[in-house]
Amino acid sequence: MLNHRDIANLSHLLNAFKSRLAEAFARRDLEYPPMQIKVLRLRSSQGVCTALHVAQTLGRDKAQVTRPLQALVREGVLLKKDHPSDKRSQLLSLSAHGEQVFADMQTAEQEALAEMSEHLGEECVALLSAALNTAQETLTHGGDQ
Amino acid sequence: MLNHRDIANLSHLLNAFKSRLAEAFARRDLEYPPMQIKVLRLRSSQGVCTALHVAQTLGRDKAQVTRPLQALVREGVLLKKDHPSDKRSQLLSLSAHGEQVFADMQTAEQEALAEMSEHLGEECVALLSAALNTAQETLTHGGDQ
DNA sequence: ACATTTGGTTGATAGTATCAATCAAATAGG
DNA sequence: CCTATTTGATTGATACTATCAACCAAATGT
Repeated sequence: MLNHRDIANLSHLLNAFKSRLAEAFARRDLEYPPMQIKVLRLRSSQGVCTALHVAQTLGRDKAQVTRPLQALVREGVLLKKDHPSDKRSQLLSLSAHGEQVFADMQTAEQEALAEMSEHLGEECVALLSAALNTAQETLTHGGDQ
Repeated sequence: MLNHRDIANLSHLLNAFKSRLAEAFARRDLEYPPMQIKVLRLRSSQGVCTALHVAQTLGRDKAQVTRPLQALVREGVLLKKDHPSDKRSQLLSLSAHGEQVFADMQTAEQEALAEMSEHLGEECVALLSAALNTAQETLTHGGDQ
């Protein structure tokens, strides 16, 4: 059975990655709060996409998405265009500046991943990766019975 | 090398546990914010212990510990006693109520761990547990080079 | 046409993180 | 000793996050 220690290790590992990521971001002067980053990355990995779409994919409240989204628009990273067939809705797209920011973000992420991997060592990474994949599949496919 | 997917799996797994834990807490009417829980659990796992001690062990700002600590005292879960040899400092201890709360917390935690383990299956848990242990050891022993 | 649903925003409240400032007790050095 | 610095702890300010409810206008359904 899982024990408290496993969970502690899990969260420690995640924190280690997060702080490396934060450093990589700082090195590139990417000073966006975490939620803005998530929103931006999600938006970028999709084709067309609306606020609701972001909220659903992230599994969060709409209110929780609206605000970071507004900030990104204010900062000129994202643009809102009228939805062609629904006047309530807007399509989100990256501005030129946004494309640049996103590219930097990805580089930073790769950097952080590389650092972590190097630090952990190939073998350990392979173990982890496999275990996490199995777990993930069990969680999603297995459903909640 | 680690990839984004691994990290996503990692955080998904942690979230799955956290939400089960939250449910287990709710079932027992343990309505304490996360930080109070961490502080309380840490305090309980130690012998004598002061606010500073909690902060250092959790690796957080003192300010970040003082407030949840005050809340726990206000709620009658923790007691502050004068430190015998340093009048600036106070020792933290559990009230009778606190002992009960802590016991419930532990039961809830065991419940959540059991649920997760059942859901994941023995094999998967074993894989994960091993991989996480290796990773943890590498992270701590290996140092930061 | 009207009631309901849906995309999205807004407000309120609470928890969390971080940094700087404060304060009194403790200790260190002259 | 008596001041200067350090240390345990609190406070204030600010910003991000989470959550819930209310709200608005466009869209849909009957």
